[in-house]
Amino acid sequence: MSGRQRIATKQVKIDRVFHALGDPTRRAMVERMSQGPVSVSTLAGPLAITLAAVVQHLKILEASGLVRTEKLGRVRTCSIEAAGLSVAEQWISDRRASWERRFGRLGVLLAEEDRG
Amino acid sequence: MSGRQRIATKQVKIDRVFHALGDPTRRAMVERMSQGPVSVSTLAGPLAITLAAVVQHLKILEASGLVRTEKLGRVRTCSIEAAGLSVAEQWISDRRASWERRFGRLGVLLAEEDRG
DNA sequence: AGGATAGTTAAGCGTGTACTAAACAAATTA
DNA sequence: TAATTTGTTTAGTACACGCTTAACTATCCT
Repeated sequence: MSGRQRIATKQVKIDRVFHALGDPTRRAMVERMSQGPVSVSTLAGPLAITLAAVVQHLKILEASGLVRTEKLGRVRTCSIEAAGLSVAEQWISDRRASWERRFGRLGVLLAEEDRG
Repeated sequence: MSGRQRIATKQVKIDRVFHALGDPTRRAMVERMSQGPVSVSTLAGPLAITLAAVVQHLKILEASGLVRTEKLGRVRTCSIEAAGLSVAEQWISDRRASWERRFGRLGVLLAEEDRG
């Protein structure tokens, strides 16, 4: 017995999103795309890996919902899907909220002390 | 020849942060911790994996800077390091800013059209 | 002291991941 | 039509990852 664990099985998407962002090459691709739509080979340009590898990363990014692509003629244009980043951003900000709510109560106590 | 690729080699931390958050078990641990400090075994409680596995995840979370731990007597207490989440949050919001700056220009044009 | 509790470390196992090379398909250009 | 450009698919490889078991250490309790 071995392999990945499943946990709750509700949020399939958030799992893919964070996993996709966990790779430096994919983050570099997202960074490039956030400056505007690009073709696959333009994306591959600075990346020091084969086009095939880029295409594979692209599939993962698309499956996660972080990226949208469209093919016209022989060139595929890749762009950011804003909603994808939001999923990750939301998760983080939820944790922070939860954290700060607790910390906030302590903060009040410290402030009281401060004022004497 | 194979294996991971290195890219820019500046941001060592952000790589660890996103990688750490890419695992559902580790996110579950972070969620638990964001509600307050916990011991290792409390953390392990609902997780359906061995304590040993939890300790391994914990090391990754600590190395990423997302989590801080302290041992007192025989119990190790684990809590969130707010700055860790900020690193991820910042990266995302930077991408979004870059994205929205572009999209904003288009947005203006659309708004103009809208007003006739 | 003896036993229980809390955590740690190391070795090993199966799967997933990131990559490559190579062969392919389909538009575009000469 | 032939060559080029742009992308896609498949098979294979090496290493990373998540997990377990087992043996161990250290603290706390009786």
